[in-house]
Amino acid sequence: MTPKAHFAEKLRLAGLRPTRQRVAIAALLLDGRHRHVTADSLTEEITTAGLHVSGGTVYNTLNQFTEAGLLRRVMVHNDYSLFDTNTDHHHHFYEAENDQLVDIPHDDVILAQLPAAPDGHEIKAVDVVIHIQSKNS
Amino acid sequence: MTPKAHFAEKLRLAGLRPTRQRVAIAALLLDGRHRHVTADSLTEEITTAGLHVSGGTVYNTLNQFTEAGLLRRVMVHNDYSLFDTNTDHHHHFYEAENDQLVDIPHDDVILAQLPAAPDGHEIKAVDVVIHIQSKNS
DNA sequence: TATCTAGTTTAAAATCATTCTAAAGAGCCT
DNA sequence: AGGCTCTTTAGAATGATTTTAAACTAGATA
Repeated sequence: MTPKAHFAEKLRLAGLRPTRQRVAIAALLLDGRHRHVTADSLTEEITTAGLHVSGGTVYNTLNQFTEAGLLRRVMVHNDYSLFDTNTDHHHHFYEAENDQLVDIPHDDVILAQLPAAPDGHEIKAVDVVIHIQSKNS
Repeated sequence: MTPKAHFAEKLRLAGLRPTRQRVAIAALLLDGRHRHVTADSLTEEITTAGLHVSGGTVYNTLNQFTEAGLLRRVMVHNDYSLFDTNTDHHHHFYEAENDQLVDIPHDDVILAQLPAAPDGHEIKAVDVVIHIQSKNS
């Protein structure tokens, strides 16, 4: 199976029509490498790959991939959206000084007790963000 | 001590010059009631109180109060900033459907194990956000 | 109390990420 | 190939937030 067909299939399984643009972005983001991207950094990658995808489509695609569970949105600040190519359950260190985000392996955080969800609700996800700062500041 | 003097003193202790606007906002936000506000909802409150504070100042004040530790910024989405008048260590339930934020008492979450901060760094805060959804959705 | 100065507030303009729009293009089913 | 719907596109629009430059004020000093 060609790489292109591989990603097209992945998109179909996720319920997304495999357009040229979505396949190209999937090839960049969904190859198994774990990293954090923004609309901006992704656009740069696309350009570096010698391709072009309009700004609106970059945003749409990131949102659709997230909706489909192919990406995960990470919430650490309100400046712009961050997406994680690692959709496994894991947590994050965040250093505001340098806007630096670092993954924490799932097992390094043990939540020994959680409250019950409010009536009529269920827990969808638990996000732990550990804010850090350099020691001499 | 008049309430005004009380809040002026509180601001001085936080290193903020007690201007008319800051005292007015402090009186609204720092009275001990725990709640979540946005720039918009605060502006509404100010108007309801028969006062006027310019938009820029509302934003500046929320940022300065947060910087001074009088408020806490809560990160659950990227649409606009949310501030918590409860600065004690506690966590949150967040229901995206209705953009609803609910406090979780500190003791209801037990973090039995945390990873060490990366070299040269120290932990400043640990935020736990439990994303919930209504059961029939 | 009058004066001074640095820090604040103001309304309006600017910024910037993100979304929307309407027209052109492309999967995909028959 | 034809057709229908979903996508993409460039550019305009949106909306929260920040910036600007001028007017104002808290607080210190004389």
